[in-house]
Amino acid sequence: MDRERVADVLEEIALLLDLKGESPFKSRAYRSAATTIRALDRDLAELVRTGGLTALPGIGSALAEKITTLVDTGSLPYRDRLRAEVPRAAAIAEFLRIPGLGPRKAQVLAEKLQVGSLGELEYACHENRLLEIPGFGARAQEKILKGIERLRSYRGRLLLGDALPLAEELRAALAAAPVVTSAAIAGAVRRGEETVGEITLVVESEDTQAIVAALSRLPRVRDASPLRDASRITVSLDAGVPLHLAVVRPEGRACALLHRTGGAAHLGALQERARKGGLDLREDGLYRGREQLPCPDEEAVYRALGLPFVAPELREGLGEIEAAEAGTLPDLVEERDLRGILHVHSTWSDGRLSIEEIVDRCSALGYEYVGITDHSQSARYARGLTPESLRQQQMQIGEARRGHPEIRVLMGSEVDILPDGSLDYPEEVLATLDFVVASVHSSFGLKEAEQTGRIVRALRHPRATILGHPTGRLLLAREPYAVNLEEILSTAAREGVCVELNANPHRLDLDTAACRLARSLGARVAIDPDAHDAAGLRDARFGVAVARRAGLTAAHILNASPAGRLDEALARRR
DNA sequence: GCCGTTTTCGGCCCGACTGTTTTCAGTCG
Repeated sequence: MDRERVADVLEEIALLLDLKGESPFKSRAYRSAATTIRALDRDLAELVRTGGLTALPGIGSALAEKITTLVDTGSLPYRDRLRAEVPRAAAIAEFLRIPGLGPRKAQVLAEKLQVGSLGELEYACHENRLLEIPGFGARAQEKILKGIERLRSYRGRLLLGDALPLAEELRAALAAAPVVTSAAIAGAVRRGEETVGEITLVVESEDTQAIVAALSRLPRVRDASPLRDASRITVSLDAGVPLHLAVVRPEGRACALLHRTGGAAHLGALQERARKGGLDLREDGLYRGREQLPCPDEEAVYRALGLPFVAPELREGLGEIEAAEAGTLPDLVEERDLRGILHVHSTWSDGRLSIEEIVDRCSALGYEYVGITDHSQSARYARGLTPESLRQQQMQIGEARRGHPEIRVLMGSEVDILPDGSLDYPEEVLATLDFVVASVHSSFGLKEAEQTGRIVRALRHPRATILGHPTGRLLLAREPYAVNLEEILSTAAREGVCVELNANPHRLDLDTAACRLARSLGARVAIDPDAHDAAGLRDARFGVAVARRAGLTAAHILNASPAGRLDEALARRR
């Protein structure tokens, strides 16, 4: 069993223990172990073999034994026993995704209403049956109904952060099959959409049957039997989205990739353009009459249509063809343009890497600088730093600086924007920092005018450098708080504060449209991983995808500035 | 269930908000 699956089981056990009413510290131990396993950047099976599990923080002999059983056998009797002891556990786990429902309330609902699925719970709400349950009222019922509706709209979608690695894994597995000449990622994943409902690959091969056979051997493929015709295969994946395969001959590869990448509006416009030029752009090739024009790659297709290559992230029918025609396509930012990262959490607050580990890894990743930003004092849940612990941390950062002359280590902080719009440290503390990421972590429920006013006030603070995750949304989980984004972005531009494109795949906040707005209003963007572990340090790529979709160039990005120019970029009006 | 200059037991992350209450449990970040 692989790392992710093991972590899922540990989390399931944590929930089952909560539902059984066992010590919350016990379930916390399982949750913490799940997080550790998920964030592992070594091979789990190898770690099990060498007996290194207990060296990991929070994993003792009992957890090591269970993890070993899971890796070796793929199952765990302890988990199965717990499942049998907790009725309706699967339904309760589903209910937990409804905002406002935790394990306690979810369990009460499942038991009192005798419901075993979201659909049944929804029906019970419509019958006003929640009103009879102590602790629930009309508002709770309404909120749950809204939550279920929202969950339904999330169903069958994956975060780009899950879909892209999955697509890469599937692509590599197919490319390694002897009957396959090449395999490429297409579809919404290639366009860098924030969430996707399918994974699409274009595979060059002469043998569709052999591909179906190869697919059926892949662990993530659930059902490889459906076969539509010789050139199209759709199978279901364990991740809950379909995998579409286009099987093509070499001469049809470029046009198939173009078609399967989309988007629909872009493709429609290209076909219209082809038609006007006496051509026919089809999925199997570009034709003049019955003659197929040679197009070895997508560049050649665009060239035949009189256009320069259009990056997949821009193919949304939002003016990119006109820009291509006029020669004004932007020189889109690339991951390698990022010279450093400025939003990283360490073990001083809720991160899992020490300062030394962060600096080591960022140096190995080739970054010129890294900004450490642990939480400020009001963020108690995240063990936010008091002024005194911040001072101690800065001494440790000083040591890391001396040990790593090759990378610049900045002392920052992710400072809470308090409900009144003030920052969570006094001026004399803020003055010791190289930069400040100011973020909202509380009072999400303010009315739009108040929330906007609160953030605007924080932006006017002369110590604010970057506005963290400006809308607070969590993709497929939590809607953004109510804010007037245009007012915030124009204030940021005016005040010289950068706005964050938080690259954590659960956030991607700002989103594509908001990044376009930021660009048009003149606000600079910081692509921040908001990393809490080793894997998180590599999340900037997802932010880069969003930035590219918004047409941003390196010049728009704060952390594309070289180290030597960073002070100037961070300085603002001080 | 983990951990230890608190070391084999007794701690372990906590304050604000919400909706339901009439004194607070549950949820959230």
